[in-house]
Amino acid sequence: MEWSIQDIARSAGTTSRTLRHYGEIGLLAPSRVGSNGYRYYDQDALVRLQRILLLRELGLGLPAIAEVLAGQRDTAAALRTHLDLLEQERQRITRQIASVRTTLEKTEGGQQLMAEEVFDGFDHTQFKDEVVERWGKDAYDKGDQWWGSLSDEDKRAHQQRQLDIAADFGRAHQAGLAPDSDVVQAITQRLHEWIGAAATVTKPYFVGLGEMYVADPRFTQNYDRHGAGTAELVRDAMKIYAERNL
Amino acid sequence: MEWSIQDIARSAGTTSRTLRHYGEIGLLAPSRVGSNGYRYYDQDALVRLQRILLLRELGLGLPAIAEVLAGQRDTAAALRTHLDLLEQERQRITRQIASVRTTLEKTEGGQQLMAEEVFDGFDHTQFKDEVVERWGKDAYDKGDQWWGSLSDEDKRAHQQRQLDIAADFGRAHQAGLAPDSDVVQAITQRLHEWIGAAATVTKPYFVGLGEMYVADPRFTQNYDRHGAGTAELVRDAMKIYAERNL
DNA sequence: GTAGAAGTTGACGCAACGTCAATGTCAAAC
DNA sequence: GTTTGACATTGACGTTGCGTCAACTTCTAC
Repeated sequence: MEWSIQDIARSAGTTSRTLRHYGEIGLLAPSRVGSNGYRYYDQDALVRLQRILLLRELGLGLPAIAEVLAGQRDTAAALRTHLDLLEQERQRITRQIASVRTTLEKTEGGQQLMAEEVFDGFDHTQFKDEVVERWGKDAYDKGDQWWGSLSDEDKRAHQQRQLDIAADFGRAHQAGLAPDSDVVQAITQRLHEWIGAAATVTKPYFVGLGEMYVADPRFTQNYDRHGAGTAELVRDAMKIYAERNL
Repeated sequence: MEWSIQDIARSAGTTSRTLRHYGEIGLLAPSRVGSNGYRYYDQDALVRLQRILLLRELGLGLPAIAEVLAGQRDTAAALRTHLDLLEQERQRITRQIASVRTTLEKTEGGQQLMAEEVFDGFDHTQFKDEVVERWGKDAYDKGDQWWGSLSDEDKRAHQQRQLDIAADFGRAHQAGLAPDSDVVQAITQRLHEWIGAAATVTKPYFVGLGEMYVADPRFTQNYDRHGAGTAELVRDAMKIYAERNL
């Protein structure tokens, strides 16, 4: 018993294009090819095709399916691996859904959808979790309120000040200045004032923030774009500043 | 204030390649291009980039983002549409996970992973409960025995007949034929004969089976993969057929 | 002056086919 | 014997969002 390409395509619920594709990639060859170039598939090919489609519906990739069918890989093992992937994927989407919901609430609350930058040139809402965890919800809310109270102009200016400070740290680092040098400590004071606009700065807060500048790449790059190692200079300078002044 | 491509890439947490891509597709043009071909981006471009990346992290496609940023589309509306998509996607993956789990259990139970299809293109042991409940244990045992008595060849042939019948129903539905049309009734007769091979077909049995085709998604999809609404056509056709012939 | 970092423009690759385009075959109808 | 229409073939591009060379030019710092 032998069928034409359309026949098996229809009976297996797929398309002739798909069969040709499987032929091309060596996943399912026709059992016979006529002198006219027509492909014909027999019983065995049909069975194989059905197994392929079954696995594909489970979401396996064609290369993975090929391995399983070639017996190079245990079906159960492949499925378990795949299951992990699927669960990760679901996790990701679940998180995305949560994010979209949050964003929707924001925009519907009349907020402009803009990357609001505070603290260090980033949308501070992005750091909500970290901030709340380290310094409590009050600290976050206070900073958030303060930020919201600024005009767009003020926001921009504030953000620009941070950029300038970062650039100055970069130049100091480039010049090889020490964290306890007067120049660096002067820049650090400006940083202190800048942060003080948004939050009450305590000693552990300031020191912790400095450590975060090094530990969290989102902050690190903010300084290190002015030269690798700048963030570390800033952290050390902040620690010294805190010891001396806070 | 102006930055090079690497500068904004780093500060926004993306790559220069991405920025060039956005330039190519017209999503974000550099604010200035030097005579040497270098791209430079200003404050406004940075803000725009940040909004783009924000939306992208929520999973929106670049064209959708372009519409939103162009003001052609309301952000909230776009997000709501997107939310629906995400939820569908999560549904799909959840179903896939369930399927993979089922398949895993089967293969670990030592069963051969093959599409054993009977009754309606499915592994009939999967429907044991329903069959026993509706038509009694005898009916199930009889069908099961009959099925077991077939050679693999015969099983295949029987299964193939069902697939052909389903495909024909699909084409009839696509053609807009009525359930009481001669063509559809002829297909239904073939279905009757096909079922008759396994079980004694009575009027309520036939009608009930038709209803199950619509009520149980495992059956429904078997027909509806040939076009949404096919299962309903089959049910109606079976009812009419039963009234006239059983 | 020269090295090395950073910039540029192509162009391919990925996953799994969908979708033309241009053309050849086959069975049935005229 | 020919025409027609359905079905077949082999390319080859399009899809999504960049990653990743490759080959070359430009800037920056010593």
